[in-house]
Amino acid sequence: MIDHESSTPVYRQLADILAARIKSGALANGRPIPSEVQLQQEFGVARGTARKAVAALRDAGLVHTVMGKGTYVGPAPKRPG
Amino acid sequence: MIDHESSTPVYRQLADILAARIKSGALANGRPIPSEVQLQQEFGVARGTARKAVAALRDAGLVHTVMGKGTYVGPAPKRPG
DNA sequence: TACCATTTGTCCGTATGTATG
DNA sequence: CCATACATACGGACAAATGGT
Repeated sequence: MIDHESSTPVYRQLADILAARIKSGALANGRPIPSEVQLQQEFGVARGTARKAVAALRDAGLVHTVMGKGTYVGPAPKRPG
Repeated sequence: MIDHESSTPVYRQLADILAARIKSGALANGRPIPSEVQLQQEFGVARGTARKAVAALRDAGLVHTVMGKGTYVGPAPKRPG
């Protein structure tokens, strides 16, 4: 899980965990990843840290975010389908 | 259209679009503007967002609303008839 | 009278975006 | 990095008002 004593930032640890779940297929393409609130509960981090982890995944092109709905595995589709 | 990536809120973008249509005369005085359902279909926003845009126009004095009927360009007449 | 479709009004829950300390 | 607060947005459900059948 998360090691708060590690020199690796917590948000980076969480981003790596989620990236691994995506690569393994545990989080399938097109499916939503856990919400920020769920992440903060599951991993015991603040919401701001969960957001930063998700932002890292987004910058890496692994997920896309829709405000008011959630964050989904894969790139954003042009057509809402 | 609506830019969900913009820093300007969606409801504000929609309000500006409708205000421009009013100023240009595309939506003439006394005529109804599109219903909330039509707005959410045409612009791909939630009804709550469409409502907030219309409320902004109402606060600006550009339109007036009649429950059960619709929202019309211009101020509310004191006595309809 | 009773429906029925349309439209606005309200409330709820959930999720992301931003800002401050 | 945590905690809090508020803004913005989506989605659903139901109530109230209007006008027509």
